[in-house]
Amino acid sequence: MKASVETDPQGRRHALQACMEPCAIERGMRVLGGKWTGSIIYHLKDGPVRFNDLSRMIGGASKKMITERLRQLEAQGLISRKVLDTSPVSVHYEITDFGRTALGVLDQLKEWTEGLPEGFLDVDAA
Amino acid sequence: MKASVETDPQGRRHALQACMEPCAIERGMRVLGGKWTGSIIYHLKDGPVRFNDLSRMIGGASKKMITERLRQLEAQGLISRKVLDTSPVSVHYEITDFGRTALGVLDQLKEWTEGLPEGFLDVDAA
DNA sequence: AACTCAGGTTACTAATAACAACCAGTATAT
DNA sequence: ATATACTGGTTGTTATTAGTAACCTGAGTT
Repeated sequence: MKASVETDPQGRRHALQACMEPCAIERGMRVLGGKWTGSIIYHLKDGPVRFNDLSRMIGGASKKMITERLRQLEAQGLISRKVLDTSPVSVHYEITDFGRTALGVLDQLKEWTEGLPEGFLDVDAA
Repeated sequence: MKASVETDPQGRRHALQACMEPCAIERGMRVLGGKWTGSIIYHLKDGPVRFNDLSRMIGGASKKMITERLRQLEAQGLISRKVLDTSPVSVHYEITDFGRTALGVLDQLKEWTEGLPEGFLDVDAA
């Protein structure tokens, strides 16, 4: 992230170290920043949660979104999916050790957000 | 974030403390998680940067995206825009004190991302 | 029979992000 | 004098993503 811009002897401006492949911040956001992604990981931090329970906890997201995010997170190895042999079957999602490494970022984001001024960006309705 | 799900005497499951209005993680992501938003803030941390230079530094984003994000961040008070009386006019963007409060989160995100396994989520091309 | 629960899918629409091309105006290079 | 690069954007159009509500199979309860 040493990106800078310099002017050459002819007066043309060039970027040095431009972030052509999206830089760290951007790549990180693509993992954790998807809508509901952070919330899902965060809700799994205290132990495994079942699909419909997760869906109930994250009131604003539809089952479709939850499914998509869970599949993505599973593919990336941040969470794991386990089908339990109950009747009817239940499926639970658990954060992996790798997934836990992301909790620091999320915790800090949460703290920052909670310190925001009252009514900062009041999303109209949920 | 004490969301939990309980089963009542009749066996029906209810969510307690569901995050109906998007919870902190989600609200925070809506401020910092927009595409390129984090990168822009991060690139301003060492001092004011001019529009086209910013655009050069963040190679993957189009001017349109840069403009949109800058406007949004300005409206939220995270950055400020100043038109300089040069010829031709130049415009520079600077992070505000408020904006600086977000750098902690971004720093940690950057560190986390940099610790990711090689080739984790190789975005095809930029 | 009529519900609820489980864990999702399907079909469709709205919002975002994407690029490439363009614009007015100024300054420098050929 | 003409062509080019610079300034900071805007316009038009097309992918990609997010969004909802309705629906599905199968098991258990009332």
